Amino acid sequence: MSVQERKERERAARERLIVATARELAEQQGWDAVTTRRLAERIEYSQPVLYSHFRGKREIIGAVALDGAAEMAAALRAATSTADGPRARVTALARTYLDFAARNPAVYDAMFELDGGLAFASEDTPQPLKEAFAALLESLGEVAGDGVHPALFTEVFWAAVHGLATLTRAGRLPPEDTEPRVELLVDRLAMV
Amino acid sequence: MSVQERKERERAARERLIVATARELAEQQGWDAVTTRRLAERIEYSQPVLYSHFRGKREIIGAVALDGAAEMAAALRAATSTADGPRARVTALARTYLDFAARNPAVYDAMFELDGGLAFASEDTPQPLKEAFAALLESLGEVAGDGVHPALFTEVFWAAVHGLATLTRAGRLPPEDTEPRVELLVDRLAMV
DNA sequence: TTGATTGTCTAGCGGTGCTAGGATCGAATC
DNA sequence: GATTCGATCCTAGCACCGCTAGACAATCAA
Repeated sequence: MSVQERKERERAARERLIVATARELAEQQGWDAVTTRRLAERIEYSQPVLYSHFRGKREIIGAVALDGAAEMAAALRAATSTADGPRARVTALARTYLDFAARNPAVYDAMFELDGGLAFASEDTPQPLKEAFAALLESLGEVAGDGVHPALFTEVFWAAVHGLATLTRAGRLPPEDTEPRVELLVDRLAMV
Repeated sequence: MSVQERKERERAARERLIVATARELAEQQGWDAVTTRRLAERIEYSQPVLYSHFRGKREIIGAVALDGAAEMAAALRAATSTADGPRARVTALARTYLDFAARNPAVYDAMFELDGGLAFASEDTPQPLKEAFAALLESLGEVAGDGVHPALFTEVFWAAVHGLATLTRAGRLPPEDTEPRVELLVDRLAMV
C-alpha cells in the first residue's frame, strides 16, 4: 500500500514541477517559448509524459492560471488587511493588482489573456478564481455607493484596472503615469 | 506607362483582397484558423504571394488592425456627432465602442490583443490609430473635470471600456449587464 | 526573335501540438 | 530467487504551422 502512496506522491510532485517549469519558462521567454518539447526537456522527461498529467497545452496554461489566482488573491488580501479605511483599502487593492500584473506578466496572461480552458463567472468556476474575485469584492463592496450592487461595482472597477494592466503591458499606454491613473480611478469610482 | 499603372492598381487590389479575406476568415473561425495556407487558398494564389505584400503574418494582422481602427474612429465620430450634450456624447461613445468590439471581435483582437507589430503611444504610431484615440479624446476631454489632464482622463476611461470589452468577450464577465456597467462608469467618471 | 526581367508556383525546411505502439522496469506471484 | 505481468515511459511519426529557395513561365525591351 505504501508503495502506491509513494508513487502518487512522486506523481503529484512531477505535476507541480511541470506547472512551475511552464510558469518559469513563460516568465523568462514568453508563452510562445513554452512548447511541449522545451517543457519536456526542462523537466527531463519525454513529451508524452506531459499528456499523462494534462490533456494538452491549454490545460497546463490553466494550471498556471490557477496557481496565479491563488497567489494574487493572497496578495490582495494582504494588501487590504494592512490598510485602514475603505478608501485606503481600495487604493492599496488597485496598486497591488497592477503590481502583480506587472511583476508576473506571463501568469497574468495565463489568467486573463490566454485560453486555459477555465470556466469564469459560472458555478463550476475553480475555487482560486472565485477566491480572487471575492478578495476584490470584499474591499470594493465597501465603496460601491448607495443603491449600487456591489458585484456590479466590482465588475466595473475590476475591468478598469484590468484595462490599465493589459494596455500598459502591451505598450498601448506609457507606463510612467500609472500612479496618477490609479488615483484618478479611485477618486472617481470610490464613494467613500 | 499605363501598363505599369494598371499593374500597380491590380497589385493594390490584391493587397486589399488579402486583408479583407484575412479579416473575414478571422471573424468566421477565429485568428487561429487564419493560416497562411488557408489564406492563400482563399485568395486563389500560392502562399509566397502573401510574402510579396507583407513581411509575414503579423503584418497582415497589423493591416487588419489599421482598417479596424479607421472604421472604429468613424463609428465613434458618427455616434458622438448625433448626441447632444457632453454627457450624452460620452455615453454614446462608450456604447458604440463596446458595440464595435462585440460585433467585430477578430478586428478588435487584431487592434488590441494580438501582436500586429504596430507602434502605440509614440511618434510613429500609424495615422488611423491616432485618429481613433483622437475621437476618444474629443468627447472625453469635455468631461475630464477641473484640473485633470484630458489625455490622462481619456486613458483611464479608455482602459475601463477596454477592460469591459475584453473581459466580456473572453467570458470573464456575463454579457447581460453591459448596459448598467456603462451607466455606472459614465455616472462616476464623467464630471458633467 | 532574342534576351532579360518580372511574377508566380512547387517543394521543402525546421518547427508546432499531439499520439500510437513498442520497450523497459518494478512489483507481485510461484 | 526466478517468472510473470501490468504500469510507465520513450521513440518515432502524424498533420499542420510560418516562411523561403529556386525552378519555371509570362511579359517586356531591344
